[in-house]
Amino acid sequence: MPRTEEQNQQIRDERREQILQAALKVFARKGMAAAKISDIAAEAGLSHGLVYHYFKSKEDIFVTLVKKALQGSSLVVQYAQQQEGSPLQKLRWMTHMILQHIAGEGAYLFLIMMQAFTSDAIPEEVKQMMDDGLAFSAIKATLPLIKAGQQTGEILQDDPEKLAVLYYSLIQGLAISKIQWKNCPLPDADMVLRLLKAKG
Amino acid sequence: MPRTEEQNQQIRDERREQILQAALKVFARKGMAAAKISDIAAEAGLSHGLVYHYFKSKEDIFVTLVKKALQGSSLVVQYAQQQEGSPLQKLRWMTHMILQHIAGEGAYLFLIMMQAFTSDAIPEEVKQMMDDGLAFSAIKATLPLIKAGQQTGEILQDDPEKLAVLYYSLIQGLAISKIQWKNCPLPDADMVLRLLKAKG
DNA sequence: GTCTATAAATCGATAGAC
DNA sequence: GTCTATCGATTTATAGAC
Repeated sequence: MPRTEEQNQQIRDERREQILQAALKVFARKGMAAAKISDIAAEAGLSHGLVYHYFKSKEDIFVTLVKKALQGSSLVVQYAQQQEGSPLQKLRWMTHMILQHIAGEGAYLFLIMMQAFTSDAIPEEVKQMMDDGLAFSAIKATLPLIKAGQQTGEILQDDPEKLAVLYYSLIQGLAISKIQWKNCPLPDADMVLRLLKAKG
Repeated sequence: MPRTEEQNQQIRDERREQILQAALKVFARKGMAAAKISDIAAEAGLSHGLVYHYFKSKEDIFVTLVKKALQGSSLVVQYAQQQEGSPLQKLRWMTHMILQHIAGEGAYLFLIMMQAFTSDAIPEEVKQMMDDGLAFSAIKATLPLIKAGQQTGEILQDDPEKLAVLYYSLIQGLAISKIQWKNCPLPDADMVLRLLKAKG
């Protein structure tokens, strides 16, 4: 007997997610350009033809993943700002969330974003998305927190932009380290925030 | 009248360096896989045929660059250990050197090394080189310094491996940030070392 | 919905003219 | 020493069978 439309829909959703999950790993490990559609298909355990049934192109898959990463990224910053407490406490909360993310599968998403940002091999549409939605939005959203923390004296008196770069560089570097080394020991939030905290 | 052998040799050296310089930029911006030999040729201002006259393959160029990066990297660590002063002073000297490097064209070399480490798209031969020669050697060379610093009380009492990861993550992240943003403000050595220093 | 076979395009690498 | 023309292999993307 034939499948109902609902069952079909469920299968489609599953496959789509399955492909995205596989693509995330492959992209992170090989880079957008080196990743072959057949690699993704193999990782997902299905034929390469089927991948094209669910996504228009390799680029389409990549863009979908970047959007996903952007959403998560901007959400964390948003929540952090709504958190209770001093600027430093908000930063600590955010840092904790990010580190937790990196410890899991989230490190892959960081690498994807980095690739999208660093590499000329990435289409212009995606780069545009980055400028609007993400890392800049994230780093810019952190700036107010840093400045506020400086006013309360919790955070080091120094060029806020320099501090923000320092902070995000460390986060980015940790995500990369996590991927480079199998069981790389990750620090806790306070460890990271030593970079920003005023002596006290 | 014909060129002398010396003149020819000089031309060859120039071209080789010219190609390497161009390849460094292209690889760093596009990644090893996405970088086309024609991109490198264009950046160097000569035909793609000529590139193959000077290098056996694209991989050959990449390997040459990685070796160059490795040499520089291991030299810095070596010099740092020979430096006078306390462990922390040695670390400060090394950090200063690395930051200076990143501020210049050295950031590209960092990206190349990172690619060679992170990406499965890179041939096994190169990966082997990494394990022997480099980042591990660098991070392992830093461990003794950190441990010594802990004994003198200059450095935070915590898992030395965790501290080493923290340190190199930040360095790596800064190199990336430097490439991502045109005029990204870089910190000084003491800023970076706040991560490791004991409260004082 | 899923697979295999195939078309079309791209790019690394070589050969040969100048 | 340098360039242009070309081969061969790989890969994206599609068409059609089941």
